[in-house]
Amino acid sequence: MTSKQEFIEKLRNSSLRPTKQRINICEVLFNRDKTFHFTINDLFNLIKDKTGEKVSLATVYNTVHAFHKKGYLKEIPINSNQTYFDTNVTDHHHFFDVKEERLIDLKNEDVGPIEIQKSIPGKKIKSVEVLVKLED
Amino acid sequence: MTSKQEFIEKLRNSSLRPTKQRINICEVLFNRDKTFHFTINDLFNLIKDKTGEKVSLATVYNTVHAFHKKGYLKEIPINSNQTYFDTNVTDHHHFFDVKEERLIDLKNEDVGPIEIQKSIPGKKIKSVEVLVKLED
DNA sequence: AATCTTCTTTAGAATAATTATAAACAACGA
DNA sequence: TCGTTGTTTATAATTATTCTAAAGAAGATT
Ligand SMILES: [Mn+2]
Ligand SMILES: [Mn+2]
Ligand SMILES: [Zn+2]
Ligand SMILES: [Zn+2]
Repeated sequence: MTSKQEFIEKLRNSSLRPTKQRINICEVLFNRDKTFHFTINDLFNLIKDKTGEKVSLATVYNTVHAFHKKGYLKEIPINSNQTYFDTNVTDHHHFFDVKEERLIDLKNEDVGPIEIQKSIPGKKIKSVEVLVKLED
Repeated sequence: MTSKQEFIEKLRNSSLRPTKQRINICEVLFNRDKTFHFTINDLFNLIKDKTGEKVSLATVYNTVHAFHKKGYLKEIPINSNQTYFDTNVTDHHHFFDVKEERLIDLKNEDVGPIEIQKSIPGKKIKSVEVLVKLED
């Protein structure tokens, strides 16, 4: 149970003003036991459900991108009509259940280390992500 | 240099009528030395450039999806506003140069075998893709 | 070859996710 | 409290993709 005060401090330390909307979004995103995966629309609905207060869709987009830029959210590469985000910002991989449109974390030990033996001059590796698509 | 006649046969064998448009698209996609990566819009422009004939955008979408369904094209999972396709339909992985928005093939030996040690009841693995994002 | 059926192409409309706009509002610092 | 700056919001704009339905082309049947 993270307290509202902690979110306020964390927002301030990130040069983000602690508005009611952002605090509510923090509650939904970070005040939970396990990390989770979501789309903007998932989050938009969760905010209403969990806090009783409505936040505009534009603000949800703005805030998610602000948090993403600060490194508090991770974007997951899938081919989907919607972008998926993850509150687990550590390096890790995913199952994607195509039918249920659901992401599932893979622990690094479930995949093993991935050594990329090729390099491109002038470029460096930013991330290495494994996506395992699941079907029935 | 694949001949037009080969495309016609391949289309017929796939229960796809060999129309002028589809043959042109085949020329652009498959009559080349190396496999390549493209978006619908890339392809749309390439058709005009390479064949001199215009194919409607709707047909490009239709044909790409038809070829994808037949297994002649692969869809690459990236977070991008556009969907990327690949004429290399073998199992392989990618670099993605975020700045230049460019996909580069990784040979399987550049990545090594990936063993997924976790399974989800009732689901089986459809694909395993590694995406390595590059930055400057 | 003429006819019929089915598939394909096409322009344009519709959809849907995301981003931009700009006015009202709220947080902050002085 | 006041002025400044950052934020929220409704709404419009943008953009990739899909849908629609009419016209056209391919293949099959005579
Ligand atoms: Mn995850
Ligand atoms: Mn490739
Ligand atoms: Zn983002
Ligand atoms: Zn497809």
